[in-house]
This record gives sequence, C-alpha cells and structure tokens, in this order.
Amino acid sequence: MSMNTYTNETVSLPQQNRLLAAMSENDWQQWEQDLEPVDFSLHEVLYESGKTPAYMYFPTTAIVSLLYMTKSGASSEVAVIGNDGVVGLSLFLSGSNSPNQAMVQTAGKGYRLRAQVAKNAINREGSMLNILLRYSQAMITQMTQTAVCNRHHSIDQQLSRRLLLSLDRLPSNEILMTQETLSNMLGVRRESVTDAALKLQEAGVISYKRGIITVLDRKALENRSCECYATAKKEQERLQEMAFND
Amino acid sequence: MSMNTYTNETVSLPQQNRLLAAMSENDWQQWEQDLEPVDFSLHEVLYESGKTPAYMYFPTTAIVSLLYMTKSGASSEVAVIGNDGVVGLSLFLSGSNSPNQAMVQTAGKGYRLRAQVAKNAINREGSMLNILLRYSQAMITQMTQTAVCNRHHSIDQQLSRRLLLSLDRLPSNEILMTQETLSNMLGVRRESVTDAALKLQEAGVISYKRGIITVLDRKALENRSCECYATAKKEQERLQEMAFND
DNA sequence: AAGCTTGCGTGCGCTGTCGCACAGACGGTT
DNA sequence: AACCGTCTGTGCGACAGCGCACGCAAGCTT
Repeated sequence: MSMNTYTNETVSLPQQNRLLAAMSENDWQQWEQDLEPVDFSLHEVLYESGKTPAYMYFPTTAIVSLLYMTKSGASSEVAVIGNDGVVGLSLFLSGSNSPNQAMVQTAGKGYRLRAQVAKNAINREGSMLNILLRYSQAMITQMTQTAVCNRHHSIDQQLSRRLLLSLDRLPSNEILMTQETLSNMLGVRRESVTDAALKLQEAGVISYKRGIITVLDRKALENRSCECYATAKKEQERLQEMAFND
Repeated sequence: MSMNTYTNETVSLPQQNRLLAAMSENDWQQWEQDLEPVDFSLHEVLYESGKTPAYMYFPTTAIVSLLYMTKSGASSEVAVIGNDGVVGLSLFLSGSNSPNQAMVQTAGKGYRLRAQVAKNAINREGSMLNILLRYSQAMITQMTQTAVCNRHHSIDQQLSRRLLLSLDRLPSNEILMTQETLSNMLGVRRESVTDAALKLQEAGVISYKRGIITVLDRKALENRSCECYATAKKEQERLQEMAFND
C-alpha cells in the first residue's frame, strides 16, 4: 500500500489498524457500528494530562506520540502509536486518564470509539480484551526500552531509533518532522539533533530538507540505532503473532 | 507495623499485599487455597528475560526490582515492586514473559501463585481482573516516569527518588543497599552514587554505613528528589482508591 | 592480632550534551 | 522581486557524568 497521508482524500479501512484487524468476526459485528472515522491533523492534542479522555483512538495512517512534560517545561516522548496500536489505553486499564499528553505527529486517518461505548464493548466477553492486554504489554516494553535508551545510548543512536519508529508506521520513506519537533520527542536540544542528522546525511543514510526527511538506507539506520529498536520490535511482533493465534 | 524484615521469623499475612487486600470476599475464598507463602532472599532472581515465569509473586515485606540489561552489560531499573504490587504482570497481560529481569532487592516475605492457576483465577469473572488492570496502569506510569527522569534529572535527584521508592515499601527508615547496588539500579557509576550520597550525608538527610542507609530526614529527601517521585506516587494512590471503591 | 574481603572516598583527564548567540538558507506571500 | 518567517548550520564556553586508578577503612575469618 502506498498511500498519500498528506491529504484527506485517501480512503482508510478500520482493518488497517492491527488491533481492529485482530478481532474475531463476532466481536467485529458489534464494534463496527460504533466506530467513527476521524481525521487527525498535525499536532492535534488527543488527550491531555489530567483530563479523562472522551475517546479511544485507533490510528490507521496517522501517528501519535505519548508525551510527558516536566514541571520545568522539558518534554520526552515515551511511546509512539500508529496503526499497530491504540491511543487511550488508560480507558481500558482504569477507565480514567493517564499523566501523559497524546499528540498527533503525523497527520492521517483513523477511527474512534466513545469512552463509555469502549468500556462496555471491552467488558463483554470477547476477543478485544486479550488483544488489549497484549498490547498493554507491548506498550510496557516500549516504555521500558525508552527508559533504558535515555540512560545509556547516545543521541545519534536515539535519533536513528526514533526515525525507524516513524518509518515502521508510514507507507513511504518520507518522514515529515522538523529537527525542532524531533528534539522535543527525544527530549534533547535542537542543535544536538542537527548534529546527529548531519552525520546521517553525510553518511548518505537520510536526506534532510526543511522538515522532510527521506530515508535512503534503512539498513544503515538500523545499524546505527541501538538495540532498543530491534528488541522492542521483536517483542511487539511476538505479541501480535499470539493475537492471531487466539 | 514495625517489622523486622532482616530475619525470617516474622509472620506475614497475604493482606499485607495491597492487591490481595483489595480483592472481594468471594474471590478471596477461591484464591486463598492456592497461595503459597514464600521467603525471598537477597538478590534472588525471580524471573529472567526470555524465560516464561512459573509464578506470579505478591510481596508483603520483600521488595523486587525490574531490571533491564543492555547488550553491553549496563543495567537500569525500570520499576520497583513491594507490597503495593505484583511481580509477573506479563503473565496476566500476555501469559508469557517480558524482556526484563526481576531481582529481589530487599529480602522478605510474600506469596506466590502458580502461573497456570493465576491465569485461570484471573479469567474467572472476578475482582482481580480490575485490580490488575489498574495496577498495569500504575506500572506504566512508573515506567514513564523512569524514562523521563533518566532524560532530564540529575543523579542527585534520582538518588533521592530511588531512596524514597524503597522507603515507601519498608517498615523502618533503614535501607540495606550498597552504593554499588544503587548504581546498578540507577544505571550510573558507583562513584557518582558516592558523590550524591555524600551530599545527602553532609546535609544530614541520611547516614550511610557500609550498605546500611538510615534516612534521617524524609521531608528533605522529598525536596531534593525530582517531581517524578510525587507524580508517580499520587497516581498510584489515585488508582488504589479506585480499587477500593469497586 | 593479623589478614582478607568488601565497601566507600578521592583525584584526574575525557567526552557528550547543554545553553546561548548568531548566521545563513529555503520557501511561501504580496 | 523583495520580504519575512521558519528551519537548519556553526561556534564556544560550561559542566555533568564517565572511566580508570588507587587509597583507605570497616568488619568478618581464623
């Protein structure tokens, strides 16, 4: 599938979201009617720290960041969610909010479910419970990895990892992000991103052009990234396989 | 309760674990018979990355660390679990393992449940499902906080935070940990811990004596710690309150 | 009381990242 | 074509944390 995610003309199917795709035929019948299609616009805030979210969101072509802001105004991204996941896991886990902000990093499409409807739907005996349980573990893995990565790995490695996280959730090899945005995701200085990005450019791994990153050599990016990328990805795939074998 | 956690003479009740305590009377009847008391010894490894754990563990007086080891041998603690939680959440979430290691940081007592028994018990319609769901969110919060803390806060702040995490799960104001151990938890050099600990000693906040830390001024420790401590604690308490209102 | 192991304190040079200040370059607007 | 806001590149001093090497002290062992 090579879709244009920059306009709103594209058609998107719920099944492009892997969690929705993993549902049983039966459950799907019940969910289908309640799912509303949504357009996510760039930098739109889906939920904020302290407010109970109104919806669960299932991205198809959009990509969403879970961000944490410190008191002093610094930020860090703790998870990235695309068509492989759901935004608003806390609704499922506790029915309430979480102390993160969810912000759209790549505009695109997806589906949403009203909070109350979602809670009811999940409580019913059904396949979604297990799907979400496993996804919770994948999320925990991603956050664990972020914690370790922040401690032990260089900005160069982390930038590579972060680009791969976006790449995996995009149909093309173009990532639309300014260095400023990337620095907010990684929780580092903008200039540090410039340095790291220059190294990648000079090595012919990417080309950077005012907010448009083109990945030229994906393999090289994987080599330059730390183990965190591969570990988290492998774990996520393992958990997804389990879902399909239900 | 002011218990001696350094010997095995102490009696321990399952209800000292807050998750077990939050169960409904009905469910408790079913669980009681399957719970086995356990003694956790110092630095015992409860489960390792890659192996499916055989038990879920509910500490009462023991404290367990979830550790992540990097390829290069460095480590970081991503969560701390005492009588407020359970070790082996991945059994509940996916029935499998997680890429962490769980290691006993403070010897003590607790209870365990065979993996298969646990899975069956949770699948039954019952109060434990919601308790564990909420605990999963508390765990996610703790890991998020660790990620942010690793990025933005100084070793001084992180040491204070880490001491509070142990203190909250202990009956006395004595923490048994060498600086070497602490450095492995925080993922920093042992010497950096020495420096930070000296500052705390000189300020009269703690006294350190060959593996025995005595917290003299808890309030001061909170002031020196970063916001991460307070944020995670508040969130955990909020989620626990919800559990009691089921 | 001597000796050994374990844990803590200290000094020093190195490097990655930060904070700030500013220059240049691209691309849309009028 | 000139303008202006946004995005990217660069230079420099400061500093937290690292790696390494070593000294010392506490407490257990015999």
